[in-house]
Amino acid sequence: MLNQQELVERMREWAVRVTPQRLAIAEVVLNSTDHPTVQQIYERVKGHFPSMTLATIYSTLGVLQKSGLIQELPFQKQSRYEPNMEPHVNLVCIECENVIDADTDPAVHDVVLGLRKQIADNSDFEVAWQRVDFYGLCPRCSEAKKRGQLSEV
Amino acid sequence: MLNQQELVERMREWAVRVTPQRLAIAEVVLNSTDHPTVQQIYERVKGHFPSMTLATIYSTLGVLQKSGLIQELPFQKQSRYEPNMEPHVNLVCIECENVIDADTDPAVHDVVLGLRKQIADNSDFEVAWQRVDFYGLCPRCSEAKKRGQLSEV
DNA sequence: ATTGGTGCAAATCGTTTGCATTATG
DNA sequence: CATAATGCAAACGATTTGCACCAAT
Repeated sequence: MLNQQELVERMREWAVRVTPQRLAIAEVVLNSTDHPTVQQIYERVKGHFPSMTLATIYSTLGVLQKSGLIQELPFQKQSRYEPNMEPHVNLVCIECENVIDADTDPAVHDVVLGLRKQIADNSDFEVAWQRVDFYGLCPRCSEAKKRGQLSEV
Repeated sequence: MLNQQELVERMREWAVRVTPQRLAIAEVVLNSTDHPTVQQIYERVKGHFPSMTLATIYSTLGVLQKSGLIQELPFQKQSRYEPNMEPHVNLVCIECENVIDADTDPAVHDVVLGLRKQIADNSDFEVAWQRVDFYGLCPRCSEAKKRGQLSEV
């Protein structure tokens, strides 16, 4: 999505220092589509930085969030991180807990933007960003559940 | 919203036992509009049940959620509880952390329902419920911030 | 040379769990 | 009466914090 050059430029705007660790973490999150958890980010980065700890990852994610590059998505058990700041819909499977962006029909983007405008016009609330999650069963888990029912108990 | 009689009926459908504690907790959450935290629920209930503990509240909230009467809304620091299961938009102030339902223009309900239909028609994902949060500054905090700027550093 | 970042360990705190006692159906 | 719920205390685990050492500017 964002090449390393652009990334460095974006980082210089806000983070006082650009470190290789931060670059690696930013690259992993910004190029992900599965809304990784801190653990997952850790696993994807530790190949390059075996000494890196979770504290550094948490710290960097905080910086990325403040800079507006990513969004923390708190869930029941732990947070996930969203690199797609465009208005969109997340599909959250309540069975396997995977989170994906809803198939990006451009209309969805516009509908969410429209909702946002509607709020802006009808209240004094200043919207900065939004989170739209649809919870349910992904096709895979839905299937599994149906099959499971037949043999249950 | 729901009187005690109806509440008992709803509870009989799912919870094996209807206890006074559960009734009190359910009543507090279902009649709230401020998306209370567990602590807030605790404070609102302990007048009637001084011996009640957080464990009981967590347990009851779990039952209410499984029954489809409420929805847990995880946030960064702690969860809040949403008694409004109708499609709607929450306005979350990033300053004071208050959460309110967006002014209930009926159009908003329909737009969210429309989004939901759009997802249903274009994927095999089975949506069960949704969460739509808009983050930003409430009028009060927005004002405070503007005033604050003038005297800042 | 300064200042902020990383890595490590300890602390925090919301939430969960185990179990004895109590109350519902 | 049988069984599930409550209350209490301990356990858990994600996230945060403090600090010494190291690196970016």
